[in-house]
Amino acid sequence: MVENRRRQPQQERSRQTVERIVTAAARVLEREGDRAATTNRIAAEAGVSPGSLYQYFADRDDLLLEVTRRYVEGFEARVVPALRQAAREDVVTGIVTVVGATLDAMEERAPLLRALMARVPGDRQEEILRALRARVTDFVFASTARHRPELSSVELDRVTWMLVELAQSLPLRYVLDAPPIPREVFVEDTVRLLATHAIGAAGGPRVDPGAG
Amino acid sequence: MVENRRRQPQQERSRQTVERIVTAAARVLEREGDRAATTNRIAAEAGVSPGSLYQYFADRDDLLLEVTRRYVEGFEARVVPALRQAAREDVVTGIVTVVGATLDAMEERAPLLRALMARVPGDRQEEILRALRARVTDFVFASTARHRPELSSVELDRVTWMLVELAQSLPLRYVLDAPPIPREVFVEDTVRLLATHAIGAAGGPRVDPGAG
DNA sequence: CGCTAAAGCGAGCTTCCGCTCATGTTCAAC
DNA sequence: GTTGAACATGAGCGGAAGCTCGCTTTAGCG
Repeated sequence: MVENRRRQPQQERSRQTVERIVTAAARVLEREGDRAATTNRIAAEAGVSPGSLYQYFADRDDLLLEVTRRYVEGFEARVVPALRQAAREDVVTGIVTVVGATLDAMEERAPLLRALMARVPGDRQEEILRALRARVTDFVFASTARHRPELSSVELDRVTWMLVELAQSLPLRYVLDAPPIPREVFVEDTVRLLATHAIGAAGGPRVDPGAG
Repeated sequence: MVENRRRQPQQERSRQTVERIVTAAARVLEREGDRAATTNRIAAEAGVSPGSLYQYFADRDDLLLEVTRRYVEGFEARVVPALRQAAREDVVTGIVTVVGATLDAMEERAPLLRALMARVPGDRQEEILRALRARVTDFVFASTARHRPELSSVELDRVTWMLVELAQSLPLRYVLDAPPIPREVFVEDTVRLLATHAIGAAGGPRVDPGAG
């Protein structure tokens, strides 16, 4: 049981206070970074006293974890529908849908994404991101299994890992590094790479019999 | 003016002290993370007094920057020769060479790599990594230009960015996440993706005339 | 209104970290 | 040996960050 959180807000007033604190934390984090996001600084940004902050969050990490949770929530709200839609489309169109939604989700709150990526990740934070990835992986695995029934489950795992990796890493770096590449061109290239891997450009299984 | 406040070691004894401090910093960093790597902790690990640390490093950040510099140095010592060799090989073989060297370099000191990636990146640290990437990009650009003379310089930039991205991101995630994929299979898949992109699977230029 | 509990406050306590400096020790050159 | 520079020490300073707690204010309710 991890219900470390101090008090559950019961009145409308306190619910708004919690909102103010969480959004202030995100704002300070993305504007000034992890080091500057002290509890006193966040409280001041929220127009609230440090004491109020600790009425609702066990400690600083608990608050920043909540910020992460909300970011992930927003991300999924965009990407999961795209994954569902992609399941009804052909492979390439589906990949276009998912990559587009991923880019949208990342660009929507790029500064916060950057701040969260830069932050020292604790165990709890990594757990949240792993859970997100697991949920996305389930969708991709199911789609891949449908389109490539000839693959064994081990092979499906491998293909899926690479697809998820590509679909997350490339948009992430594109958003964070902002290379001078038009979005459409980037999407096109990314989709081609994903499609190549999804369809299995090299033909059937190509695992060497000799395992070292 | 930010003067180089650190003193240059002149005797053998002090050169060893600097070595002990830098390696101790790396050790503490990879074992216990950024927060735990306090200057006193590092000094203790090095078997040295805090004062000695500040004889040779301006401040904590300066020391951790030196750790980063050395990591990058070791990385380049493996990857740059591979890039040179790749320039003399055909496309696919060259990619195999580079991806293999990159994986070797990352796996060699994976714990330190993880720690450095997790650390809050300051401006100076990002500068070091940008410089590394720029140097790698030069090699890849030259090779790509040779193999695909039909591309304009803008197109070369785009292809090169994606190649460097793939060649860095995928091995990085492979090493850090340690998915249950045999190394050979991962290399094979990664090489195929890179080769596909390098050769230009989709054919000629495909840039829309309308620029938005 | 009067009462209770929730909500809010903020000065300041505790802890710990980066860093210093007065002092002692080793080394190299004479 | 003596001397001065380089090297090393470590107790402790200054300050900041996380967090507390006694107190006040507000909302809900009969």
